[in-house]
Amino acid sequence: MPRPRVHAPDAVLDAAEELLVEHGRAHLTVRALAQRSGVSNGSIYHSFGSLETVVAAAWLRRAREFLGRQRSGVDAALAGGDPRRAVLTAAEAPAALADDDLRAARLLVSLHRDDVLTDAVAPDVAVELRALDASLAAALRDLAGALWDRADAAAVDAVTLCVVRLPAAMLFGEIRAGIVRPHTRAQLTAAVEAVLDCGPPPVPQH
Amino acid sequence: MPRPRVHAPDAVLDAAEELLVEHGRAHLTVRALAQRSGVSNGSIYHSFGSLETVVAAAWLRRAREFLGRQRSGVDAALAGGDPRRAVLTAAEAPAALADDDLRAARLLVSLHRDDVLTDAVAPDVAVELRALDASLAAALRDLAGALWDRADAAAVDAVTLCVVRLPAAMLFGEIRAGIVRPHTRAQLTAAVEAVLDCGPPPVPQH
DNA sequence: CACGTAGTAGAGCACACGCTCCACAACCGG
DNA sequence: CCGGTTGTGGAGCGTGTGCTCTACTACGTG
Repeated sequence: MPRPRVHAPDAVLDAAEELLVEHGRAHLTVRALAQRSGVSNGSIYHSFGSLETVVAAAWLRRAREFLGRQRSGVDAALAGGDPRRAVLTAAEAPAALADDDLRAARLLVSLHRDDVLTDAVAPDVAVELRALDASLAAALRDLAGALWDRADAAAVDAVTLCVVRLPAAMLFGEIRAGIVRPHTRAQLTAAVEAVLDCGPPPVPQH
Repeated sequence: MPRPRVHAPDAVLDAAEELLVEHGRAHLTVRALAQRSGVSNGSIYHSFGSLETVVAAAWLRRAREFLGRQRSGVDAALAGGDPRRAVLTAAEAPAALADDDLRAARLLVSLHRDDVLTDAVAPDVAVELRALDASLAAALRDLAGALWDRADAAAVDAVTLCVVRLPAAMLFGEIRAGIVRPHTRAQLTAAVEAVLDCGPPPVPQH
């Protein structure tokens, strides 16, 4: 009945990804996106509704891929009864992703989660973003529980440090540059182990 | 001879600082700056020449303060012949700054160095920024030399990790929130020690 | 009391942006 | 072959931006 699509929506996401990696979110404009993707302004808005939604969808596509991989490695280690190994696996996941799919890793490195979910993203994409948030939060709670039998905010924060903030600090620059040195992975492992050896933060008073 | 200033340039920098901390660089506009500082658009441009210059000058003011403090602590430790202590001191410097001058710490946390030196900053401020860069680079080389008798790029990078990237990952969020927990400092110390224990990266082939 | 100098004020220019709007194209059931 | 539905294209609107421009003000000097 209707006119068939002549552009795949993924073409827009691919172009957005390239522009984000090359020039950053601040320089991603509708006009640049239309030119790079070959899809007209009108079509972009017809299928996405706003530029923020394009960005969110591009990020979501890669973040899902990443969290899926990470989760499977973590679950395997947890099933093996080795929570420390699970944390180390999770921490190295960005480097593993960079080995297998550098484009995906580059995108995730060039865009922070907090800049993605704005008021202008379409409701359906926003819902999926929040679902991904929740799934990550659950994974972090699982790790904290397995390590220390605690899942309070402070314990989850310590796990987040190991699994999110330390890898970001140590790997993101090299992923951006396109190569992760083995020595950097060793440093990351050492740092994560050291933080785990510190133990969880003191239990908040109650 | 001329008309005397009725506004101190520092008033503009103060207002810029507040707006940067509260809303981030993306929301700092000339109009908001004029309103908050009470200085007119024309006067701002008369004394700074561009908005980027205001941002750069505000950042420079605080960065100098920070690097001065950091440097003195590091030099003391180096003079005492304890390079590891020097690195730990440098790594904890942002936390120390937050204790003494939370405003300064907040500004440095809200603005990355790489976003500061753009084409639009006035030449004199740009020169001072580059001088600060050079002084930081020299300090990092000194630390690498004292630790490992090496100052090649890879060794300097390892020191940078300890002194810049790890503290950023671990402290910046809490500085933004206004309080650095003791446990976080302990985690930072442990992580830095672990990275130092990894030793320098293998010498690049030559 | 002019005059030169340097600071102040704010109206408004030029531009880039996200987004809207609408004429049109491609398809299918009748 | 028509009408309904959905996708496409791009001109252009409204807005917010950094910055310019110019009239004006306050001072020291001759």
